[in-house]
Amino acid sequence: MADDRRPILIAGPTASGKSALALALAERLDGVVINADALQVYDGWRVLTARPSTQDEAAAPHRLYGHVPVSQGHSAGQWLREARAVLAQAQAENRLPLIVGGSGLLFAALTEGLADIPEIPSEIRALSEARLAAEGLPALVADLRRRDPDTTRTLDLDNPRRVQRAWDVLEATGIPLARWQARTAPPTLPPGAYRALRLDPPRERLVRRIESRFDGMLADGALAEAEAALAWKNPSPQALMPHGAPELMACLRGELTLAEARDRAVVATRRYAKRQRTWARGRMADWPVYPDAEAALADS
RNA sequence: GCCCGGGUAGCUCAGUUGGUAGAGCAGCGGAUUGAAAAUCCGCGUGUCGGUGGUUCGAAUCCGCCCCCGGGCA
Repeated sequence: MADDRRPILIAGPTASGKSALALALAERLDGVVINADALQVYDGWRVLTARPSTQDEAAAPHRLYGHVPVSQGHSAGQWLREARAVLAQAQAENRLPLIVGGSGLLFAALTEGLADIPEIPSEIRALSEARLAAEGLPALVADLRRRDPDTTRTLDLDNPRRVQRAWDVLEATGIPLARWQARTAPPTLPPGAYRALRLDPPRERLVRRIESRFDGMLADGALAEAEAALAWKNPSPQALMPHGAPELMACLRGELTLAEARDRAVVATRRYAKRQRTWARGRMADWPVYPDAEAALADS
C-alpha cells in the first residue's frame, strides 16, 4: 500500500478538516494538493473561502487554488479539463495527487464522467437569464418542451437552473442536452484508478466548527476581504457567493449588523454542509468514512 | 398600585361571528452531468402562559393568577 501511487480523493462537508488532512498527506507522501472546490478557485477570496494559507502552499504544492479572476465564470467542465492537465503533470513529476474539496459534482465529473459540451457563450446565457426574468420559468419550459422534448422528459422542470442549462446547450450547440449526456465518454478516473475517503464528523461537532471557523475568519480579515469585493468592477455572480460574502458586504453597506451577518453566514454554511452530507450519502456511499482528519491519518 | 398591549411550532407571527391550529424562517429527509458554497423537491402534535368556569364544544367568551412590553401614578 505504501507504494500505491493512485490519486487520493478526499471529500467531506465544509469545516470537516479536509484541507489539513490533504496537506499532512502531501507532506508525508510527496504529494500535490489539487483543489476540488468551486469557490476556492477564485483569486479574490482567501479567508472567506477557507483557502489554504500561503504557509500551507509553501509546505506542499497546491494546484487550482485562486487561479481564476473574479470577473470570470467557472464551470465543472472547465475544472475537469484543468484537473486532467494537473493530474498528468503530477504523474510526470511523480507526485501523488491529492484531490480535495467540497463540491460533489466535481468528484462525480472525475470519477463518473461529464458530457463533453463546449462552454456556453456568455451572450446565450445572458439571453436565457433575461427570458427567465421577463417571461418566467413556465415560458422557458414550454419553449424547451417544444424544441427539445427528449431532454424535457427527464429534466427537473421545477428547477430554473436545470431548465436554463438545457436551453442554453440547445441554443448554443443545436444538440439536445440529453443527447450530449448520453454520449458521455468514460471518466478520467474509473473505479479502481483512485483511492477515496471522506470525512464526516458528528453533526453537533461540525456545527460548532462552522461557527468557530467563521468567527476565526472575522478575526483574520474577512471584513477587509468583503470591503475589497465591494470595489470589484464586474464580478461574475458566482464569485460573489462564498458563504458570508453577501452577508458581510450587506453589513458594510449598513444593511445588516455584524451580528446578523455572522448568524446568517453560519446558517448558510450549515445548510450547505447538510447538502454535502446528502450528496455523500447518496453518491459516495462506498467511500471509507472517518470522523476527522486524525482518524484518517492514523489509518493511512 | 392602576390602565393599555402582548403571551400560539426552536424563532417571528396569522388565526374570519366559539367547531380541538397554520405561514415564513430554522431544522430534518431527498434530488443534483457545467453558476454546484448554486438550484430544486418533500416533511408542521404544538400542555395555543397557568388555572377555574360558561358551553354539546374554548386558542377564541368570563373570573383569578403568573410573565413580558409601554403608559399613568
